[in-house]
Amino acid sequence: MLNEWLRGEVVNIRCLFTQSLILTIKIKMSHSYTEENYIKTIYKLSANGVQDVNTNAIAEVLETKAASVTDMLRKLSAKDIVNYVKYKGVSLTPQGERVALQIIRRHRLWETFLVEKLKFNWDEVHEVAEELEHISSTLLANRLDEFLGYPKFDPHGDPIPSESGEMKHKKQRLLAEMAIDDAGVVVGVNDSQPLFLQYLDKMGISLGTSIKIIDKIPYDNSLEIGLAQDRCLVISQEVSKNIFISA
Amino acid sequence: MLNEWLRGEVVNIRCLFTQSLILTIKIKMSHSYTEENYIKTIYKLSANGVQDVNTNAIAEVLETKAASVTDMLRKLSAKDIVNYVKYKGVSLTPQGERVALQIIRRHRLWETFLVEKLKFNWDEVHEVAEELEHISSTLLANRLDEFLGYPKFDPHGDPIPSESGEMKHKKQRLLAEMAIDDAGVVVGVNDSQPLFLQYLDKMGISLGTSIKIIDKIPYDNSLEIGLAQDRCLVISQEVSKNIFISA
DNA sequence: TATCGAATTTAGATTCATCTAAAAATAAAA
DNA sequence: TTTTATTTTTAGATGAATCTAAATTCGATA
Repeated sequence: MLNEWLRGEVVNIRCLFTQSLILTIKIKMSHSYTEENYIKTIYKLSANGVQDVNTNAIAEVLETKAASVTDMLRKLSAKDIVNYVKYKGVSLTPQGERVALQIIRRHRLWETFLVEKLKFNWDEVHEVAEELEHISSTLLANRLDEFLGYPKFDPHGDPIPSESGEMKHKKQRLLAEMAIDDAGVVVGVNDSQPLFLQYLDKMGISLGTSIKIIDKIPYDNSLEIGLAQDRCLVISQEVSKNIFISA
Repeated sequence: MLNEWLRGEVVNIRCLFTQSLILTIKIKMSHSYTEENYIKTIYKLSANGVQDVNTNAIAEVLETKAASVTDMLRKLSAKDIVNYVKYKGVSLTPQGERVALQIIRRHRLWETFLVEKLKFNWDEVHEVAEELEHISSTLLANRLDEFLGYPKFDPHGDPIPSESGEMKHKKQRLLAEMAIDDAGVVVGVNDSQPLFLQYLDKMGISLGTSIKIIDKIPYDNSLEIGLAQDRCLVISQEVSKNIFISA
């Protein structure tokens, strides 16, 4: 009920008689587990330069039906979390973006915790972090951040937003876009699926690994790369498109 | 759907033709956030020697209505989590008890983590742990347990069940039941409400504090107790009934 | 510009957890 | 033992999030 009336984050209530007593309440809007997943998905889909995210894309990511997405978009629109125009697409409002960044912050802090402190492998953390990210206590997130030593990047190389939503931009390029004899260090991955990360582990590639392009095979765009100790291997374009190297 | 058919935890599927191939599947039943809260509540209400927990008691703890409780009891009964007889009351099945102990395990491990690692006060942890306890990953609970050094008791002195559901029984008595000149050490509290714990903090009482009964005031059953360095104070019976002392 | 096909939205139904109000069962008191 | 009070359950409704199937809109092509 209150949620319906008070959509902003800060509300001023002025005394009717004196006009001098102003009560400023900061309202912490909370969103359901489901709403948070939609917000996060819209954020991620608009991150790649996309302006208006379309319904089907959201449905695919969330493994749900387009009709369900439409319903939720109307709801989030009423809450001023998204700009939604029927048939046109959806984008986050500044408010929605703030919410998204907080969710992402919590997700990445938990992933860091799981890997650094609980010795999870980097391919095991996503699923659990998907649950942990919804615990909304700000104190918890901030204390965790402090406990971890204010990390700037998570185990996959993704930047961790600060409490106010800022994040470090890492200068990086895709391994697939480098030229022969270029070299650099792995600073992130573009895909965090367990199968991909397990493959990298097997190949001895992780954050911080030095890589040099030895050759490009034009036939299928696969790459011959050099690692430490003259170790050489060939990786497919599929793989090279999902590894970020320091610029 | 699968949930409806397969209620146990282990299922054997025998090949129809050869009869020799037996597929044993261990099914991890999962319960909704809401179901888990009911299970936990029933466990806690039956812990105090009560055999059959009644509907109203559950409704009161969960701040819901008796009618809602009845609905959920029928549901949990169908899942073999509780023994439920209309109008008579409810108790956990062995299966339900296992589930309850896992939830309590996770709750207490998280409380320990919050206090020991994230520097929460013991009155701040309950609410957050109520959310964290529902994250069901067994790997997470076990790694957390390991990370904390396999603690046997949480910050309120309550025992932490092991993965198999066993817990240390602490020999203890209520401060209210001790005689004049008896002495001992605080090993737990019977009430974890923030207001109570903040009061104890203020009085300088925490786990491990040595207490000696100096006098009992018969008028209102309040106690005069002695702490370290000849510090003396008077506490009400209400308070003394909520502090456990080593036996 | 008329039409086709894909994307999107509406309409109506379902499931879960909840509620209120009324009925039924149990327990306590007269 | 009857009556009364309390507890518990049923019946019917609601809101959130979802679904299917049908209708609508958009954009691209002929």
